[in-house]
Amino acid sequence: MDIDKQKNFSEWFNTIISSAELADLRYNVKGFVVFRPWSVKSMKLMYTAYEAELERRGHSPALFPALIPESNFKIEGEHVEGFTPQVFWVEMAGGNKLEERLAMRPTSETAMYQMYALWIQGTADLPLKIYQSCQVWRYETKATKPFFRSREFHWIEAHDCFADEAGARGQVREDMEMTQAVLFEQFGIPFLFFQRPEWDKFPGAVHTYAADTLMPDGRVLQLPSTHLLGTNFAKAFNVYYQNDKGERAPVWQTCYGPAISRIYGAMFSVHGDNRGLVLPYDFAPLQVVIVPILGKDKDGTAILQYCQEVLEMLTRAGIRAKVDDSPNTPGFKYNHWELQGVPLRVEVGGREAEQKTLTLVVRDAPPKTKATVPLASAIEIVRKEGSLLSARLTAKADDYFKAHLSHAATMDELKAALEKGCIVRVPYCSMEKNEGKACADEIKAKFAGDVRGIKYDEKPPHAKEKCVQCGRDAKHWAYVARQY
RNA sequence: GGGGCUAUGUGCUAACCUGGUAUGCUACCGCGUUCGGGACGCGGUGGUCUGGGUUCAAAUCCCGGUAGCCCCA
Repeated sequence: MDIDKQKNFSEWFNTIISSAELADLRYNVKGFVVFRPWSVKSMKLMYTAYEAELERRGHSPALFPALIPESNFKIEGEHVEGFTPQVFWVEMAGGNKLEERLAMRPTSETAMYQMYALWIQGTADLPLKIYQSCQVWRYETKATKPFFRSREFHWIEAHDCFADEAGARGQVREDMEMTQAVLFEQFGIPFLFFQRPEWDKFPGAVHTYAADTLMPDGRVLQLPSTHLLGTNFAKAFNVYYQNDKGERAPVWQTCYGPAISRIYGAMFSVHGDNRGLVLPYDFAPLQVVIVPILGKDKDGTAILQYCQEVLEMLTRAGIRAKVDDSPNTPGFKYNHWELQGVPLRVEVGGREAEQKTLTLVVRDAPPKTKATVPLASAIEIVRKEGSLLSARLTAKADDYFKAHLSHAATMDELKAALEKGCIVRVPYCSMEKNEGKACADEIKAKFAGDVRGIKYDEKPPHAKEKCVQCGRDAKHWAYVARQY
């Protein structure tokens, strides 16, 4: 495709979505997109990886209804206020107006917690750790963007209950660990977790911790967030248990929401290059494509037979492979499968068929870098090259991310760093709404920068540091970036 | 939240200003030749986003709707 991802990310992004057939944007409801097979295959693999990690850590799957009665939805005050502007409502069924309208879930707290109240009686029922993989709907008023911000998106939401605060805080840490284990170690997406400012929390939460990654245009994108809900929802939804002293106590809750469709968008944006997609080996719909090269003077049948032999060998080993025996020329196929981000290509012509070898090309190698490998060790080499490719992608993404972390002590420095597309650490007055929000508004108005919060585990600055904006004593190191 | 731009076959596009048979490439279908980095010849299918208005006549002019993109906050 040959568009410079760094210089013109928006054009790159739109072009790759249509030319690699990731989504079709022509569906005629604003903010709703059709996800096409190539993206869905990867997203299913990503779901499976995430679900496995959740289950390893004690979560069980469930499926709750998509519709929530308005009366349920309105039980927790802050939550209602935060989400109501974003709700799609069902008001009719058939020709009848419903007595009570139904919210299409923007998130499932208010669907799940009334059931939790019935399920939880005592300490024996805790902790309760449940997730569901589903889609949710939010009437976004900001500009929508496929994968990054749609009005319908696909996610996992985990909703956990504990006997006490320590249990809930432990879960928040575990959610961060899971994010590291899946998002970074498997998908190769670097991020930082920030505790969001008080004015930017999940509606109804005590604290919100969210992972921000960085896109090639220098804007951050929020990936999974985990919320310490405290006992706010438990009290509202009557989720109480009898503790070991015989008292009736509200449970402590957390929720965690990795949006797979958005994470997929981040994954291909981080790893892609000017020729197209570059996918980590484990999440590529197709891991190896075999391209037969049928020369005029060669025996085409023998070459195709050899291709089938290679295919069966790889498939039996559990490798996702296919032979591209379409009538296109080899050069066309190379370009096509590079655009699609297939990690490894095997070229098979007369030479390979005779000598029982394969010509192997790795997606992220410089163009025309090819290696000859013996058929006998094909499986071993494919697996090794696949995992090396994924490791290189992760390392490269991590280097890029770290190179775009910056520090500023003055507003001028902050401006310069934001213009370079950095996430910028600054001394900052306060994360409380009535003390610190005015500075955030000022930074937003001046440089379009957003105060993302404080790093979860970072020590606060020395007393002599002054807020970058107002000059009062700085209580925090805050991180500022332009956001999606 | 504010502003701008756009909509013609699968995609890209010409015709729009100055109303009159809708252009080319690509893709797709058929036949043949090709195949070690985006092949070629011949034939073929298929189109003016949507609703109204003006007009003898609308892709073209006017008004509304829908959808997409970009910029600013």
